[in-house]
Amino acid sequence: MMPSDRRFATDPSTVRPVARYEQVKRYITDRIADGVWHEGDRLPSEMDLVDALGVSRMTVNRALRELTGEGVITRAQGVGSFVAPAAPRAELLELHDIADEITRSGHTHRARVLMVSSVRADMALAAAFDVRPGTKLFHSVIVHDEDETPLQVEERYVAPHFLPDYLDLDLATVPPHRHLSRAAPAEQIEHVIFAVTPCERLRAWLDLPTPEPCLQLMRRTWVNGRVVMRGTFTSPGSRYSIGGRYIP
Amino acid sequence: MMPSDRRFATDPSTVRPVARYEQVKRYITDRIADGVWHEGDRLPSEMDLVDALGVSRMTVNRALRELTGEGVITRAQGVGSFVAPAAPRAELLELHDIADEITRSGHTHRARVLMVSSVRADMALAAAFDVRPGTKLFHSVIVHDEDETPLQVEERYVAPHFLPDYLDLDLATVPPHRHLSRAAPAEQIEHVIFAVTPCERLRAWLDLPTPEPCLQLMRRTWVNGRVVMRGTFTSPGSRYSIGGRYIP
DNA sequence: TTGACACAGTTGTATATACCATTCATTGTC
DNA sequence: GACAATGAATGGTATATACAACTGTGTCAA
Repeated sequence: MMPSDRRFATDPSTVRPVARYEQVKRYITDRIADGVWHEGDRLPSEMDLVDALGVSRMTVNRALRELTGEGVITRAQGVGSFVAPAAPRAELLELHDIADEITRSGHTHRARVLMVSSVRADMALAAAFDVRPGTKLFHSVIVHDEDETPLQVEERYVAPHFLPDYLDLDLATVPPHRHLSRAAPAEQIEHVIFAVTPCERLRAWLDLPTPEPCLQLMRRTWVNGRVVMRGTFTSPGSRYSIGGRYIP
Repeated sequence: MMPSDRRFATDPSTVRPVARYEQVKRYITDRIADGVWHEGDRLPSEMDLVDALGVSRMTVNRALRELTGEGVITRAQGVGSFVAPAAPRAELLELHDIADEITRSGHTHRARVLMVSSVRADMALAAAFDVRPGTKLFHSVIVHDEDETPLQVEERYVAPHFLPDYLDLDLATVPPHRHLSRAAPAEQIEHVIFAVTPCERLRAWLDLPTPEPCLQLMRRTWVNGRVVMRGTFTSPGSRYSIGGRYIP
């Protein structure tokens, strides 16, 4: 058989790091992102994709099914698959971009990257990531200033398999969460909010002369059922609050 | 073949409204909900489930894969499948019923009504309600105990025109929010979360010997475009956190 | 014209099979 | 005792096949 027309032909001599259904998903999302297929457009049928990409229908089906779950496409039995309308995701907490928050309120924002390193998970981290203690994790600490005053310490741990080049990124200009959501959309997000007395380290970073109650938001995000990021966002209670308004 | 031992055997004479992989998912989640399998417990292997349920491995695999994406279980190649840690219960921006939360986590709850009175709005209150200072408002303070330990102080101001008989209600048995939502559903809700050092009054109510960071949730609800309630919920940071998990 | 019907095309699900990757316990070797 | 090799168990993926369910269209007959 001539495999030349097969897009994703198996080649035993090379590694196959990415699953084929992932490649099919990428094939679809790339064409949507590039504007080849527009919102509402009809996608090729499963059989068309089977012929075009040289994979089995079950593989195409899985790719399209997952894209449906991610809201990228919609499907209708007996009709076809279509590019879903680009719905802005209503985020529960608009805390994603502290830089935005600061600049939008008329202040100047500055991000200072204090640490970027690779660490070994202790017991607590291992529990948070559901891995064994000692597992390698990436670690970063960024302080966000509002008009030269520290407003928030952003401390993140990232699973290396999820973002292997995390240590090489320029986190000062492009915030971590943008890298993370580019790599893959989170399928599950957990928020927990605490009130804490900051440890010495945090007090120094936040430039707090006296121990002051701090708001601490811990966020974990899941991809493929595995925790890929744990972020701890700490702000002095006197300078920051978390708020939201919604209509039931 | 004898289908008697097959759990989900096909029967052409009956409708099959639910897909088999959904039945398998249900089988798993039911056993977790019923406490047959606990957090961290190992699930039967895919092959075990194949034998037990009489479905193919691909069907079991799809069920377990989707449960992984939903955060119900975690899986590890070469090891097995396990019940995932439970997500924090309270939804971040939902109305949470502190009594429910306490009893559902296996503790005993008690509500102590400390104050119920009519007051005049000061500047801050007037601003919160968007009324003139001096306007009459109803005021209540309730302490919620978890196993005899104060867990939260609930302080509310209610617009009299909204609940004229607020002062006569039995707030110890029927919590205020139930009266409020019965009167009319909120059309808009605002939440703001602070970290504060409790004032003397709050420290006494919460039985805090030393000043400790406290989580403070302020909620305002609107009906017919007017603020009808402002609630302040204060909990010691060491005893309480606000959390939620959601799937985008 | 209208309704009934058949049919092709599409997605949804189920199965058997196969092979790969990872993990862990066991066994053997030095 | 330490280390390496082996193998079983488990999950991860890919495929071919089959049938079911649904939709839209076209055809045919009354």
